[in-house]
Amino acid sequence: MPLDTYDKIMMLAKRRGFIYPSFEIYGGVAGFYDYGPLGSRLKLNIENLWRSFYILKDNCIEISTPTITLYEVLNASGHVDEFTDLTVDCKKCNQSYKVEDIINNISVDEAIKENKIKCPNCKTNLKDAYPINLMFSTKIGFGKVRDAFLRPETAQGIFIDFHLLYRYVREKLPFGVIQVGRGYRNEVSPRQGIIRLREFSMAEAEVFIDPENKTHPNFNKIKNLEIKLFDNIKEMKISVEKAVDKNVINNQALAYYMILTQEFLYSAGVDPEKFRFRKHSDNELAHYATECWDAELFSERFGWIECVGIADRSAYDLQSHIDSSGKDMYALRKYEEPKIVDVKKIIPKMNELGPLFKGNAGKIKSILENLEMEDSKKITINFDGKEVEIPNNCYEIVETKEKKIGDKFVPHVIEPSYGIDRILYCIIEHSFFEGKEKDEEYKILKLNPKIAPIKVGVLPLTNDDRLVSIACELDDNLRNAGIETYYDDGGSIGRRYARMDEVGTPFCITIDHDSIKDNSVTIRDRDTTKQIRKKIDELIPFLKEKIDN
RNA sequence: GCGGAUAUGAUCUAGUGGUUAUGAUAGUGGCUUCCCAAGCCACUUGCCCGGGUUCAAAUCCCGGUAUCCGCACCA
Repeated sequence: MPLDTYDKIMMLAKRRGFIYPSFEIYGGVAGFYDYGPLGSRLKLNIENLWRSFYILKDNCIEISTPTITLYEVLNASGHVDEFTDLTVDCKKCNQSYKVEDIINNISVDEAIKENKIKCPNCKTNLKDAYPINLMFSTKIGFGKVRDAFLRPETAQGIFIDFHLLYRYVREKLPFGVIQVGRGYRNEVSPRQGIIRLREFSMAEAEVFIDPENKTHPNFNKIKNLEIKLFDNIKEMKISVEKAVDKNVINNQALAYYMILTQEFLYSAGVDPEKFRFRKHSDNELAHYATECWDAELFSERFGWIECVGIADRSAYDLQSHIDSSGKDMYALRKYEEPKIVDVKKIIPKMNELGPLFKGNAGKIKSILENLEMEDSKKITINFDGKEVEIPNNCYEIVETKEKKIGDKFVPHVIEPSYGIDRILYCIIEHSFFEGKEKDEEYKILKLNPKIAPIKVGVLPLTNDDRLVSIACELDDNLRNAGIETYYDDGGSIGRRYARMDEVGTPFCITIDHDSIKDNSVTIRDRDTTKQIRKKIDELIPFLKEKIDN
């Protein structure tokens, strides 16, 4: 079978130090890959380019939170329940099954209870189904431990710091918070190499906005840019403004981050012909999302791959953490003028509550105080999973006037979430070109200079000591100026160019015999192989400009 | 997770129940003094793991692991 693009890229990636299978000497484990010297550099450059879009262009703030995440956080977010598959073990032959795999269309509870399910292997009745979670679990501490997971997304770390961050930005919406880091999912069946990993890198932004004002301050700057949309039938290119006006995209904020994503991906070297946004249909929306667009990149082997998800998560996450932690995570929409409003308040009488509820009286007091006053005369609260009626001698209802300066509300969240590994793979694939040069297969990685791991190859034409010493000094100077170089004096000049082309180095500087006389060198452009001559003194500003373009 | 295929240096690959396991590419050192994978010399790295059959297994059988394809699941 002939090698396809994926095979060729993974071979090149391994040979040249981009990507290696992890733990290979012990047989390897599916879903884990190492980034080699060039791969980690490339990844870092992509992440930093991403940061420049979010921190510089969009004024987001960045935080960094633990990858080990407390059980309570992921329970509140729904991951403990959502990331679960029901499993059952055969008591006789010890085989484990995912329940979904062995029953069809009957209720799980019923089927298990009624002993309807037999082990496909040894035909014993199966019972006691239990859920297994797709998160990696761990424990914190020894002895008295707390349950935890490796985080399946970086987002929760941002949500649970909301109140602090809201204060940091001096209580103004909208604001965006980013986090770049690793996430972990114990995939059932990871394949597709680096496209589906069990430990992967993501870059996420959580942008908090007022649900009654889903605009974006920079929208005017980008409204005329054209965005590439796919509605599951055909592709279209329309201006961002039109997309929002026609309600193809629900709101400005969502549209703004979509175009920011498009610009980032183009800037990182994605082929515009192999890029589109696809809208999630209603039945594939996550339970918390009201609208979601995936940026998809095309890959020869895998087809369209979801590399970025941009979701309107509404108030789901913050509300969940408010409910479950009790922390105040509201934002305030201030009135022009403070208002005086009538409020009804419940004042608990502790001298009655105390004797009646003993140790629980304190908790009941705070529940009562936070209760929304209704008109009904009976007050029942939900305490410890039970409905508890509070006798009316235990509290007093007072009507007072209060000054209100605004409305409290739970901000909505627009979440652009980027799979860095997937993007990295697609960029390599989109940059990969090959041809034949005198019967020799020739491979070029046309990486954008901004993200190329090595910017400049420094090559003395011959091993003449005079050329070598000029080259070494130049190499040193370029590095001190912050330009990553690769010095190479081995083999023929053609071979050295080829080596640099294969790892995506955009420029090669050759020091030849004329350099000794007039301090000039040639700069070869990777994509055209054209050479120009420059004085060594002019080199650094010239290259810097080319690299930053 | 189910079914099928595959597994030989860093990469690709030949090979057979029986000496020291091919060849190429890449890499390293040297010669060559050279502008697009030139040549010459020398050198480095390998039969996925475990068990079985056998006098003898990289080769045959079983199990595991990984990779690829299909199904299922998922982002």
